[in-house]
Amino acid sequence: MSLRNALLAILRVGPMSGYELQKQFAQSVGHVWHAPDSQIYPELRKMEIEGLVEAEEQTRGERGRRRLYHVTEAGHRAFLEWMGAPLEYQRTRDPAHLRAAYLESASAEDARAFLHRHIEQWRGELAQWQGELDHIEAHSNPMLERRLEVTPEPERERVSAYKRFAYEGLVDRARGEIEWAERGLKLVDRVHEVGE
Amino acid sequence: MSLRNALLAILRVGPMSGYELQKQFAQSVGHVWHAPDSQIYPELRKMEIEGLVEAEEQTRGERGRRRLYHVTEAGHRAFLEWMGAPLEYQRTRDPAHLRAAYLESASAEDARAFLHRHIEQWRGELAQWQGELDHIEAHSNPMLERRLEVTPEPERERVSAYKRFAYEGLVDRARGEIEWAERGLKLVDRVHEVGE
DNA sequence: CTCATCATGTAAGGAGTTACATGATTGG
DNA sequence: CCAATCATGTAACTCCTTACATGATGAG
Repeated sequence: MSLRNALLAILRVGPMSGYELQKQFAQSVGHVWHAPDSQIYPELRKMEIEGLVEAEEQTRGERGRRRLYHVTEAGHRAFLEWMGAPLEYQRTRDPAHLRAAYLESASAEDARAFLHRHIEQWRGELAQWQGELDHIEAHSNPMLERRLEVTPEPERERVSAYKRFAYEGLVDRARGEIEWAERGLKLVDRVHEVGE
Repeated sequence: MSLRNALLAILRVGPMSGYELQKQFAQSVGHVWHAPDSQIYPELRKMEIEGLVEAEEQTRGERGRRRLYHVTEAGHRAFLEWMGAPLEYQRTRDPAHLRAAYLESASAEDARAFLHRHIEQWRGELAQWQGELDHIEAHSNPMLERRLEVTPEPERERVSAYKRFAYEGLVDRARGEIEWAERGLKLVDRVHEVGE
């Protein structure tokens, strides 16, 4: 159900086509929630049928077309309802920690390679999220600026404060994963000194 | 593909029935990787067809039956191959941080409720993982003890060290989420002082 | 005229969830 | 005899992934 709410969250700022939404999910919002085009287009159609969004069919040039979606009253209600409802947490399913728990089955080199890749992976995520934070500070995030434009002054600080808060949480998470994997590398050195 | 490897990891210690595996996934291993019975039984059948495990059909009493699975040579190879192969990381899809990024759309009460539930959720996870760590220290984790029994002495320390490492990572994660949400509660107080 | 970008999808399949369905054994 | 536990599944559905498929427009 979260894809739908992610779509609503973005469309609430202003009308957008499936293609533009897809770009958002490949960049800014994509750092919090990823979705490919093959999921976005059908979901928009479903949401249209359920009355959460409406499309304005536009023509581009001679034969080109695009569907500009905007949120309906029911869509706004559905989003706010979701915001107020308890979030459903999924059961843990973490391949990296699963593997870590059985790392004694791997060779020292494989264990190190796994941990190095884990660090690389999370350094990448960290860079993305840190980058988003920088964009917020520098007022260079187009989506957020568009959002701030349509927000009355007293609430503007709130909007960017929550964005910052969300990305700070993700940055913390990435740092934690990196520190953990670095401790893991030391552990590999220690337990593989003797034996094997 | 990770369910299959989680199953192999457990079965490598010793033969087990689908029912017993299901119990493991509801307790100890379930703290790292969850799987319901409706997923475990079919997966075991598939793995049997692919030659990764073999079942010994047993009878219980008059008409009762159970299938005791053990890992084949091919299964051992497949597991070690997975341990040596790069882990596939999924794209981020985090409902809590998604919601946090749009928390200005919620009322102060809804925002607080969300963060309180987030703290509760991760306190629960923290307790579970901390509990597993305690069991490792106290040598009261039956799966691990069974594992240590079949492990030659020089490698025993390695086995529990990696288990500890895995759960410590999860404990760190839980603490991070709790701290983040606590900062969030302060933020709600601050940005909702004026306005609304 | 050609390439990047705009634009919208379908199809097949894997992974996971929830609900349903059935029956045997063992201990009190 | 009754309840807890042992034991094994199927069915329908959602969500997501990967690959395929097509075509228009605008800038150089």
